[in-house]
Amino acid sequence: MEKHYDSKQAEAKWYPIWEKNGYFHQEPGVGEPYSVVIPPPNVTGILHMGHALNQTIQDILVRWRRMQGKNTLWLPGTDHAGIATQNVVEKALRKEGKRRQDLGREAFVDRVWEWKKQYGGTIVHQQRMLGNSTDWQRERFTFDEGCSRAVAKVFTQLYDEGLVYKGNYIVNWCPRCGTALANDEVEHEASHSHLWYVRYPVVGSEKGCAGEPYKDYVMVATTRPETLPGDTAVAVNPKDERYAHLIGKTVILPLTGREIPVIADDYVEKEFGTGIVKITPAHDPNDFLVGKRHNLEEINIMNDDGTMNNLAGAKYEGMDRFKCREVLVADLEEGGFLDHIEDYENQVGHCYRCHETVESRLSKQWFVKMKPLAEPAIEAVKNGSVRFVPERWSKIYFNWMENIQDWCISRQLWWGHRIPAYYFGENIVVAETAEAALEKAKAIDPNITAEDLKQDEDVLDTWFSSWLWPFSTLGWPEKTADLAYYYPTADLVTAQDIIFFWVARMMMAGIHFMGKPPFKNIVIHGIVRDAQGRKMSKSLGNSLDPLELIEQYSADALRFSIALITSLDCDTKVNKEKFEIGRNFATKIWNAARFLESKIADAAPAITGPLTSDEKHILLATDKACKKINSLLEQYRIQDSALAVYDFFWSQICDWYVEYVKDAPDKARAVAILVDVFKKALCLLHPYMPFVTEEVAHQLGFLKEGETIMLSSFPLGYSEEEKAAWGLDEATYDFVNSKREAITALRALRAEYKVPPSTFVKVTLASDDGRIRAEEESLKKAMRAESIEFAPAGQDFAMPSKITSFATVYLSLEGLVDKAAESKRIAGELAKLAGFIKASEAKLSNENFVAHAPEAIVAEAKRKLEENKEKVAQLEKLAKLFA
RNA sequence: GGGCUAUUAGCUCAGUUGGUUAGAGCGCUUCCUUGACAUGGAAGAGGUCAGUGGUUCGAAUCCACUAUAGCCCACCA
Repeated sequence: MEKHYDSKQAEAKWYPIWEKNGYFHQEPGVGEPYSVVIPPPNVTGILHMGHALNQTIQDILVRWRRMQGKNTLWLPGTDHAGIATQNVVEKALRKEGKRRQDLGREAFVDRVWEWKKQYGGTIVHQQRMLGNSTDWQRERFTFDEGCSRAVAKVFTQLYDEGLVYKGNYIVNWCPRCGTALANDEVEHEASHSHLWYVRYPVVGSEKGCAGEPYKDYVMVATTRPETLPGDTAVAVNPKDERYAHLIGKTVILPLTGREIPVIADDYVEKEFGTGIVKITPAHDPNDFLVGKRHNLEEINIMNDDGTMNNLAGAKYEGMDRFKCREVLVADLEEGGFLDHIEDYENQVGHCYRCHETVESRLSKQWFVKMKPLAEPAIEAVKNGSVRFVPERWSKIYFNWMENIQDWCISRQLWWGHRIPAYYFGENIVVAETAEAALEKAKAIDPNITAEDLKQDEDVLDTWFSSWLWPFSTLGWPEKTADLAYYYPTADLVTAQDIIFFWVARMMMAGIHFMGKPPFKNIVIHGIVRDAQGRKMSKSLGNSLDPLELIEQYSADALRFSIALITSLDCDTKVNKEKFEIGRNFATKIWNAARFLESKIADAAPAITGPLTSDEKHILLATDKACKKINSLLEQYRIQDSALAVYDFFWSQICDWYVEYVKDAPDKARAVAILVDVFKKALCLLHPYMPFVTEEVAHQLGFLKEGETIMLSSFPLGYSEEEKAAWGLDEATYDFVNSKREAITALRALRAEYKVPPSTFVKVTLASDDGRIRAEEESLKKAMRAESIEFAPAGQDFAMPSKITSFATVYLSLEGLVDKAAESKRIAGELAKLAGFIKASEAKLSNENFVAHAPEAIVAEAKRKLEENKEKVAQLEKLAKLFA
């Protein structure tokens, strides 16, 4: 093996082999299925730390399950991401000086497809760099033919069931671009504005004197006086005692003379303005909702280009909205309705493209009725057939599902699944295909031809295809073998921020269309943040680029570090240094393998004969590690499992057993054991660090060409027969741990008394455990002892000592020691011990403690107390020596 | 405003149903390079577990309040 591990070479070599040999692919049918669908990244996306985290967790689970022998499918794919993708292509067009309208719909959509062919593979390529074991033969796209068929079928079915309907909705509208904007396309900016205080006379009130023309009025504060002609109510808070008497009364809308009601709604803030709000349902999203609740008329007073229409009143018709504001305010003042004006700073939405002030506009949109879909989805989590991990996320899920609103699914875009609704005259037909629509239309009017049918111009929300992902990707609506075998999927791994958008909706779609929830476990992990705790984002420039990290530290390093620092319970702060852990670990594995390589020729063909305690210990430690790691992964405790495998490899194998092998009494057997343990360790490590484990397994000759560690079985530990044959038992395991304590104690003594490791020392061990004498040779080596004296426990020697749970270790000092410094140190130790002793004596004299605490706890406390007392005795003796 | 969460060593975080003298990694201090590995080894310093009160024989752990921070949703006419 080379002295240095070349991660790049290994990664470049193994991934294509895995993919080409079809190790990521399995056919449905045989064995127990384990399937996962990837949260599809946007096709426009590039790999960021969030993906790296999300996909590392999935790949660990998937590789582990595959090694367990499950029939495993991890299905990859991308999302067509309506707005994002359309924007990217429009931006490119703008560089050519064109708008999408110049191309026309069909040509534009062709152009986007072209873009997708050329650039859409970026993230898919980058995912391979991570080592994802996704089945690329089954890669899908939310806008491919099959997924599109599923979308059309779902829309049609929901329409037929009465769960899809068309209704009014407020959208963000850019009057200059003439298009609707999604919420994230609206940029909010603070702007200097005013609050206009306007008097709305109560019906029946009389004219007063000058300056206060009506005696009885309500005062309304508004930032949008020009929308006044569209008001259909005035609202107060139901708990607002000041205005309780007004509720149910009628007021006169200034300038129009129209009478509108005073209503009560929680939406109104008592403290803001006057506590009275004008309600303009057609021109404000909140007012729209209030209007829905109170059945108010929606009066649209504006044209699409931002000018006023005839409903605004003859005088204002045709006027630009801002011009209208000036004129209308002047008219209010003239009519005595304007009380006063205050300066006010508010957030105003602007079009992200042309920076025009965005208008809220009433429009017809398609909706899905969510309540009937939500109920069974709530039930599925309540009754435990679907489980959130960690469990607390179910609270958030319930909170949203129980207050669910209808879902507006139409979008005024060109890139996306066009709504399969067709219009002719006053009629609407909804069908999966244009042909089917024509059939349905002919049933209504036999003379209808294809040309008479006009398809809806809008497309569906991107999530309308994503919510079908777990079954549309498996072939639905066809009855495929994949669908029958791999649905429902096992685990869904995703971040908390799309529980509503995606997870909840998949639950509803899966139950509604497949009759079963789409997955059994929903694993929610945190979000990756930077060192300051900020969300990583392009605009902040604080993102770590996973590809750069792979370049610098290797994919294995990235994966392992992510696994180690990832907590399912909270967000993860990362900085570059964290990835050194993974890099160093890969190096450690490589170097340990090199050591083994140099000894492997000495290995005995089998592990036979009476094993030493150290050999028994490593075999049992391996057994324990296998069981622990399996169990932790079963519980989705990725971080703990990574720590366990790290600790097992580094502390158990490298720090202790490899050192033991160097001086083992029966080298052939010791190496044979190391080989066996190493094989298991590589398998345990493989889900976390696929490349280095594959490379090492081949370098060491554990696998032949054409074989892969990917398909080795994940170790479960040793069988009872093996354990019996080797004489593995807990007592020996504990004994070796105790022995190590003694070795550590001796090292500490050396450090304290500044005895260099190269110096051979005289050691005395006081213990009543007979097994210790049998270990003399190995102890001498481990302690670098010139000689070891054995003495019964409790015997005192005037030498520096450390007490362990198993023996008292004495170090004979032949050199000189700084007596004053030692006296001081001992005094410090004694003070500390006195505190412990006092505390534990108090505890043990407490009858309640002795009565209630478990026996083992009490016994341990007693033992500890005795030990501390003994330590004090030793130290006092030593203090005299140094006095 | 509604919902949720966090606060433990200088830093990032563990701490599984309440129970030994609260742990890990990084960083820091001291020592150690003739071969598996200095991307290493050995030893060590460092915490009144945010605060206050309560439940309990016993609280980092359970409850209440306070302070601070963060997330999601809704956002002020």
